[in-house]
Amino acid sequence: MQRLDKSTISHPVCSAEDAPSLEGAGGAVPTDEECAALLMDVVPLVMRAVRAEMRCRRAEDLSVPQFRVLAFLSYRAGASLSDVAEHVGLTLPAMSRLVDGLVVRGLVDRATCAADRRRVTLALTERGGALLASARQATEARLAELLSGLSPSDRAALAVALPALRRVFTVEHVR
Amino acid sequence: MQRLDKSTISHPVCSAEDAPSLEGAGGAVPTDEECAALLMDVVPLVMRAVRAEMRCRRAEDLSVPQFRVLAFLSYRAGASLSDVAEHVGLTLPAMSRLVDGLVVRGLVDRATCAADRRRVTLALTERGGALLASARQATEARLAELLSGLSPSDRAALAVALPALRRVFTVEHVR
DNA sequence: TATTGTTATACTCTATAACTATA
DNA sequence: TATAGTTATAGAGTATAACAATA
Repeated sequence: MQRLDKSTISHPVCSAEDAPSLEGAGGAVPTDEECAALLMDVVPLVMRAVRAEMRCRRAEDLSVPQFRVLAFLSYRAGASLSDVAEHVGLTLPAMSRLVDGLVVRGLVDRATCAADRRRVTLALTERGGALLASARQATEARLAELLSGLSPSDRAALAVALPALRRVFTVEHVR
Repeated sequence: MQRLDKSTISHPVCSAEDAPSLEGAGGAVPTDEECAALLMDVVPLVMRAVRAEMRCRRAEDLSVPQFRVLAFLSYRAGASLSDVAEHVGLTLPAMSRLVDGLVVRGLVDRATCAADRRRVTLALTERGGALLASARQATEARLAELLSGLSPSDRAALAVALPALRRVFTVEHVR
């Protein structure tokens, strides 16, 4: 299993206690590659927890992409399908079907745009808004509970690191 | 859309430039809830990039869960199906089917354990090891490229924040 | 009886290709 | 001809429930 020998991380993507970390490295600033390996290790782990939390509120649960669509529409009412697909990062057909499901569930209104009849106009219904709010609150609360194990300096590091990741991974940049 | 009014983040989970961030908040240490909102915002974004990268090497691509299974087996050869499911965070049936695919593709060997014939013993094949190494390297390189936009202090924050998240979101803790 | 896995079934997610309607 | 969406099709990811084999 030939790894990049310049890296101090020998087994990324395994979240277990066995995976070595950078923390013993004396606080040195890591390379881009080391950060990348850490990302591959940690991000799927967090993603799974977020997904599990959104799923486990029976009857009215949301998948992560569904949640993201509702959230986007909450401050971009009237967005087109393409807008939503672009911002959430799905293809148009994938988004079309995802929105189908939300419309059937009464969470989203879909209408033809009068000005350009090719376009579709999407907006949250009242139910959609309420569900979004409750899902957001419940998920945030559960994650906050897990995060309560962090020290203030860990949280401060998160407050720097996460916005930095957002800048770098925003869809327009990645594509 | 009633949000927790204690939060300074009004629209999490939308990765766009429109979403406010904590950075203007004068460097104050964020609350657990603010960190949670940031996580919900940023993590799906990064996840999508990781997934897209692993997918876009045609013919021999890997999904993220597949990748994680191979990585786990690379340092836990002989693990049982339950071991892998536990560490990757899938149910046993889901893992059974996932492993089916890896066995069919010749990436994993599956054998009945002699000592306890209910158990299954999993290990990477040579091809599986090679594919893991190349997927890891390619994905890491692409992510590193994206991360090259970060400042040293951003990377230092990542080196603190990501291992902290790993501690908190490791499967055994989450469940 | 308890444990380990597999099969059956049913969603959602996601992509590509082909098509329709509008501009 | 170009753009916005939908439909068709297909495969992976994921869960629950029911089952089989072994201990």
